[in-house]
Amino acid sequence: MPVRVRFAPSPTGPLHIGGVRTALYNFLFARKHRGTFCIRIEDTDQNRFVPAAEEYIFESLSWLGIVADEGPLNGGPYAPYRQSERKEIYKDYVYRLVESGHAYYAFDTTAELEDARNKYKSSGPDVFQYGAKTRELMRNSVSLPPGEWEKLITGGVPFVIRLNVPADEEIRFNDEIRGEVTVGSSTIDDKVLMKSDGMPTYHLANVVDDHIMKITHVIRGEEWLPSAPAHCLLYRFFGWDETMPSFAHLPLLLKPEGSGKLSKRDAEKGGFPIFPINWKDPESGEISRGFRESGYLPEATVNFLALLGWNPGTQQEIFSMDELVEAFSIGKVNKSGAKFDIEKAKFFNQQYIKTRPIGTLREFLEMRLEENGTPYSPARIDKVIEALKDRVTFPDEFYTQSLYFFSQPGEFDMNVIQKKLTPDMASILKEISSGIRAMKVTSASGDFKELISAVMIKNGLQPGQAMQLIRVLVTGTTTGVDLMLTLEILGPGEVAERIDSALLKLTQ
RNA sequence: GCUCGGUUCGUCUAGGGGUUAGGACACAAGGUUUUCAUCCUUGCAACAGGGGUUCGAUUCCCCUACCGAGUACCA
Repeated sequence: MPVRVRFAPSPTGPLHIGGVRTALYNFLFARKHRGTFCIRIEDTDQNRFVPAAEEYIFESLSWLGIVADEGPLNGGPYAPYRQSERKEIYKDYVYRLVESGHAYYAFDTTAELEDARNKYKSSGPDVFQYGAKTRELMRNSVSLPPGEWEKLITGGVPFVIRLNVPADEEIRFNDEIRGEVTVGSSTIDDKVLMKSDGMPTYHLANVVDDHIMKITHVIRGEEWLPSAPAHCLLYRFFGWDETMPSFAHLPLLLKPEGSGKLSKRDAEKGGFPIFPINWKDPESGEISRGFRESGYLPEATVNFLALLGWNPGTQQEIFSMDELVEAFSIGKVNKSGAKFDIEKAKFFNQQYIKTRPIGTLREFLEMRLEENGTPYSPARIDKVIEALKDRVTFPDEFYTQSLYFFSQPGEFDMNVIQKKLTPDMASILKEISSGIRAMKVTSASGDFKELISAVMIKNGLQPGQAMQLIRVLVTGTTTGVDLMLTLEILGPGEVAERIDSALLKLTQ
């Protein structure tokens, strides 16, 4: 049977990075088994629906290279892929359950349910559960005589449809990650399957759609593990035992410090992103930063996420998407939650910047230079990127660390100037600069080194003594790209001029 | 509370009845680079606790502790 998996997000806000990982694992699994990866939008909650969220999901996934074979964007044999557009389908199925006695009507109001819960809370250690033990006490088509509840329905009283969970039996299912899980049915409540607005709940819609769409493997977050037995029950009641998908419940992403699951607050506190791309809250206008806008490359983000909860069992850590597909196996996914550590993400980013072709990095620098109206020659861009490639973690540093390549320094490290720029040194530096001025335009770093050394030795000094000073005169700072390489990139004319003008400024 | 999961260096993890418990990030030291970064070397550092089973347990079993999730007309 061909493998078919789905990623089923709810458009209730920005897609959390944990959700992105779920999507990624589904995608990898599908590719690995030459199967099909579907995206299904689970928008059955009209109260929490956020219009911009769906577009956000697709933009995020496409940035990362996670593309769906079937979904709302490109359609597919089981369209529509938005649950809100499939409303009638679920109705049809849920009434089959009502007819077979596996589901029933319930008329309890929100207030009545609240009362029931409060009563239980105050009277003992038990928590109210709508189920085999309490069903008879509530207002529903099990407790009420047929004539009575039928009248309620024809009279237009709002109702929900609940799953009729058997009183006492063991439900067993196999989880690809956790092994066999056994749960007593008495601990499962009579879940609402269809809400009073006629929309299905997750449980119904999910099972029905997974069946219709011939999903073979359900790979989803651990938060679904407790309700998986109820889903099993649903498959059985529908008579779909034979084709029930296998389950794989993924471990959660945890806070970097302390305990609990990763939240937006952690991101704000720690100054790191937990959303794939920027998200602007439509109500407050508040912007949550994304990995993309924070300077993480998509391949680094994917690599980082893939290894958060999964490991191929080898020592390899750097994986392209194709390599991930090749190595991925659902059985190697960890059981326990992984703390989110942004330092590792930075490491991957650094690695990928290092190995990226220059042409794919160019735009990062050009964009920033243009933004700031800094004039530049295209030829210099590539040299600067080449020089900085091994030393940056984020693409933005191509700009922040290369300012002196595009404009003369306005300030100088005065510590060095005061300590080292003696009148004697000043005149030696003048000698050096006029030597440099006479050099060929195409001089290489070695030529600069040779010239500087020659002048220094001629004056009875170690060449090393001039290096830091020249660096400060030319770039303003004491750190940066290899000095000789810096001089080569700037070229003799500009170097000489910078030294002269700096000397003029600093020796008055 | 109850149900279901989980627990190897600070973090991500490999391993699995007999190992010097391996790698990576981070951190530290040294080397290279006449600077900075890269790079290289080295160091630091872990089987939650208690009972079993066994010649032998970090590994298998049980209990405890701790952590997480769920316990909605949310997904």
